[in-house]
Amino acid sequence: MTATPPTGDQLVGMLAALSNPLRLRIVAELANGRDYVSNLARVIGVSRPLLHMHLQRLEAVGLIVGNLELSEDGKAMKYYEVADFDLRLTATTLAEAVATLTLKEKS
Amino acid sequence: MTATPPTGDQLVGMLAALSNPLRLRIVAELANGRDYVSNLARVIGVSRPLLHMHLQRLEAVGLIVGNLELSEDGKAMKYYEVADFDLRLTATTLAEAVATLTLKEKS
DNA sequence: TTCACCTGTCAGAGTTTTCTTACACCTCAA
DNA sequence: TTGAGGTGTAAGAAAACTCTGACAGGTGAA
Repeated sequence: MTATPPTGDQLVGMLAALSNPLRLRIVAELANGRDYVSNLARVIGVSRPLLHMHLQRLEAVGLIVGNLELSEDGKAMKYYEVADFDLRLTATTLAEAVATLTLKEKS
Repeated sequence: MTATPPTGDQLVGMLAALSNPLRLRIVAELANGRDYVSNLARVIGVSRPLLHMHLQRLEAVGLIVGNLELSEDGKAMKYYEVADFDLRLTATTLAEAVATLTLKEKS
């Protein structure tokens, strides 16, 4: 059970963020423990700019959390870790979320 | 708990299918009971071809099930209903799914 | 100074999604 | 025969997403 169920819009965002193999891999990798961008890019085997983009997307919807720290040797390291989320997807669950949907009215 | 947890690929497909406001609305609507395409299009307020595309997408990943029937007055009616799914999304859950990921090796 | 790390961003190409419009087919009833 | 109501599909535009490559800035150590 999610502490506080996400709104329809939030849910759509989270699902969109998770509906990509690479991003799913990122979350899975971070589930083993926090890591910083460059290393994560090496581990997963992706270019750093690409990883950067996906991390932003995941963070934007609150699935992961980033933290810029300074290592002992003075380098800026951005560490990411998974937020603890727990989503339950059921026809009923989704119907409740849809009730709070704002998206889709074309601007 | 999902009866049998979907593979990574299946999960990605389902999440992609659910990460769209309109498709989420379709599932929510079908949660109230089965309905046929043309009527569903009217209820939701979308063109029939568009709805048709989204229904296909949802059915392709097994979230809904379609059934072509003949009404008493001889018309072919395609009824859709929600499949009963129950997905749990957690960092751990996702990590397990990722272990079975096939996608992403570019053809 | 140069090298090896770390961070970030931007421009552009290529692909996929989304949506509209138009078409084709079927049956029954007027 | 025409109209209403059901089915499906194809073509093309518009928008979003994915990814590469190049660039800029920071620190510490050789």
